[in-house]
Amino acid sequence: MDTSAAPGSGVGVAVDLVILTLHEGRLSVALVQRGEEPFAGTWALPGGPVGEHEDLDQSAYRVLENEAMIGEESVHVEQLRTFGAPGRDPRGRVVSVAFMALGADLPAPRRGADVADARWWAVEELAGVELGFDHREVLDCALERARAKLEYSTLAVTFLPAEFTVTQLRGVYEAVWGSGLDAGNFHRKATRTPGFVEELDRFAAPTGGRPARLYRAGTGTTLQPPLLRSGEESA
Amino acid sequence: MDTSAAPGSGVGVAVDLVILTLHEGRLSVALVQRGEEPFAGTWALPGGPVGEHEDLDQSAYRVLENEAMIGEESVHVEQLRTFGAPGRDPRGRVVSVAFMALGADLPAPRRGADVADARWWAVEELAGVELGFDHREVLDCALERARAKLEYSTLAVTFLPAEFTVTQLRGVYEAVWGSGLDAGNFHRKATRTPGFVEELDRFAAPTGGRPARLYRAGTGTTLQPPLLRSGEESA
DNA sequence: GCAATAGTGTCTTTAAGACATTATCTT
DNA sequence: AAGATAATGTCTTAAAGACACTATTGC
Repeated sequence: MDTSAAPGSGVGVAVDLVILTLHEGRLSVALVQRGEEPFAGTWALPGGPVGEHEDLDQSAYRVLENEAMIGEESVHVEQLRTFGAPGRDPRGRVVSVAFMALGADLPAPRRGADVADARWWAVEELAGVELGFDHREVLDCALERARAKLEYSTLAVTFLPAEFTVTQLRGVYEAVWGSGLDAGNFHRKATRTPGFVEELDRFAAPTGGRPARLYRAGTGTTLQPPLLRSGEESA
Repeated sequence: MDTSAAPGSGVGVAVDLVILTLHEGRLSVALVQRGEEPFAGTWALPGGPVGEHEDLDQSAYRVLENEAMIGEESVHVEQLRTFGAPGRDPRGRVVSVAFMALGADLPAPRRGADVADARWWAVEELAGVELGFDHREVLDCALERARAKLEYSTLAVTFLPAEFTVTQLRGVYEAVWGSGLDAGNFHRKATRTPGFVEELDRFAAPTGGRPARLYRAGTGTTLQPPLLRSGEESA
């Protein structure tokens, strides 16, 4: 019922962003190295407090621009989940709304205030690394969401520039899922699913083989039927 | 990065619950009629502030027990999304974490403090009704989630008692989706999808026809391949 | 020519949708 | 027997997976 939610109870509200892109062909996440306690020296997700008169989405976009880098361009932003375990921030009670942002080969994250470093981490090489706060869980939540959404949505195109080839699109799936897909079957699925991609009359510069036709994102948002992951092993 | 999230900024954190059940065969949501301003007299979702030392899930379960009714029994609770538009609560800044709860024919919601009334509303008959706060949007979000999840998960069984018939299970789908499904094809799908239901050796009391075999929930959580909604019109 | 990459075609298998049919109960 | 409800079977069609094949480039 939303009854007077304990105003002044000292609960802080923040956003944390899992910014994913394809960097050098690999699924990568933007992390910042903390310059101050707690977790000084460890890597964590970019984030920050929600402003007094900001909606949550606005906070996410602001962090995306300031704390990290980019304008809204063609970045897809969606809310993931909210994390609020009492002990998740040693400084006090902070409830954090996690967002996922997907974009085509984004610029390198920049170092903001009280940040020692900031860079792309390939998700693979992050396997053993410990992250600050509960950000490992947040990251896993985002990866699961992204992997699932590629199945039934056209979201993969947000990882690519405005014009792309089918092979590039397949590369997105392979990078995010970490598995190989049959080139022929994928081509059929991508080009024959209404609303997924739109054929252009131009071709990419050939790279030692037959030049690939260029496509742009279609108007559809869902893949019906979905494109299921069950392919072969990673090449 | 979760930097000191403006402590003492006066942001309140609350939970709101969309509690769904099958009541008299119809998909229904528990609403409370507000007894005080703002929105006195209008219907809204049950909810309340997050306690100082509570995790968000705990708050949701507490509201489920106190403000509404039930023990945890076999209720499925999952986080939906967080709503934090600056003006959503006229009393001040309140960020609300919305949850969805699904359960088998739950008891009637009880009236808590500062609540004029509390009861089940069939989702259908709620079409024109205005709800308090942004709870219409929250409800729609939950319905969309529930409808989508029935496609690819075994969640439908949480609307049923421990033992049920295939016809009852089909009834869940028809009530949630608002459309009719072919009885024969549904039976095949339900019984032949591994992990969905487990056959028992007992039968339901016949109701003027061949007695229906009883099943219980299987151990699986996902339906592979999914059960897509595209059936006929509502009977 | 050969290697490399892009794209198409074919065959098999899985599973959905549209039914018809059989089974088992109540009255 | 008639009617009701449950369950199975059959046929057609859609679409995935495996993989062979053709097309178009650079060298």
